[in-house]
Amino acid sequence: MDNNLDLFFAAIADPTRRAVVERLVEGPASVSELHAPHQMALPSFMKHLGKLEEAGLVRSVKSGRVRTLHIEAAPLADAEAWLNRQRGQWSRRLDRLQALAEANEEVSQ
Amino acid sequence: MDNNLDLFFAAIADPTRRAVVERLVEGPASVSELHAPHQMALPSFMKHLGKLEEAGLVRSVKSGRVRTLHIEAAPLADAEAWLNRQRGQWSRRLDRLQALAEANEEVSQ
DNA sequence: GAGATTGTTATCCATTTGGCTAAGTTACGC
DNA sequence: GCGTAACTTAGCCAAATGGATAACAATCTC
Repeated sequence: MDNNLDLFFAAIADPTRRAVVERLVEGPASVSELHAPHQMALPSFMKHLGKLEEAGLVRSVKSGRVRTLHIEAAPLADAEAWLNRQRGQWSRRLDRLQALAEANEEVSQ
Repeated sequence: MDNNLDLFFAAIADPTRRAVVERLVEGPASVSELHAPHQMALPSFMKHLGKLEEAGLVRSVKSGRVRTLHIEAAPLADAEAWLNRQRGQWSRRLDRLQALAEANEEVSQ
């Protein structure tokens, strides 16, 4: 029911950020670990991390000079729920249509 | 496995466009029907419809002067699958951690 | 066939996004 | 305490986004 789906979906619309998520579901990681596989300059990359955190998809704590990020499962579930609701609605509609079609067949027999 | 998740997630990151999707899962509708509940000017609104179609979430056919849009279920399912994979991975990790913790308890008893 | 409906095309504009470099700051490690 | 590692801040830039208006095109309806 809560609505930061805007930020969430915007966050995972970017391939770099989806890659970060795919890494983080394996477990927490530091900024440089996350950055390593990506070409771009660190400050650019940090902006992506910022978006993820802003969307509530990721949390982070800094200890000493290293910041460790971990994923937050709840928003993933919320977004999945929204998608699932839409698909559910759509398929309920298909069912109704099919029922209607069958009823019509009976009549015309 | 196909990867237009970029466009798909970007498409549903916007509240106007999510509202359109929520309407379209109830059944097809014309441009003006879809536009009616929204404040914005029609050309602005049409850009949103364009994004949805570009993302493959929506198809449309024009007959006479009215264009009718309907939703395409497959991309919804693909996106849901991606989210579900991430959550799955994350919870598998939690399970491993818990197993580890329990193993440790046994040792220390 | 005149007028209203329903889209469409063409511009314009401010803001956001996603990249960069350069120059800090903070904490280890020797 | 010096140097390096690990971010962080500031500022620049081009392109994309999300809105607007104005004018056009096509098709119903009377």
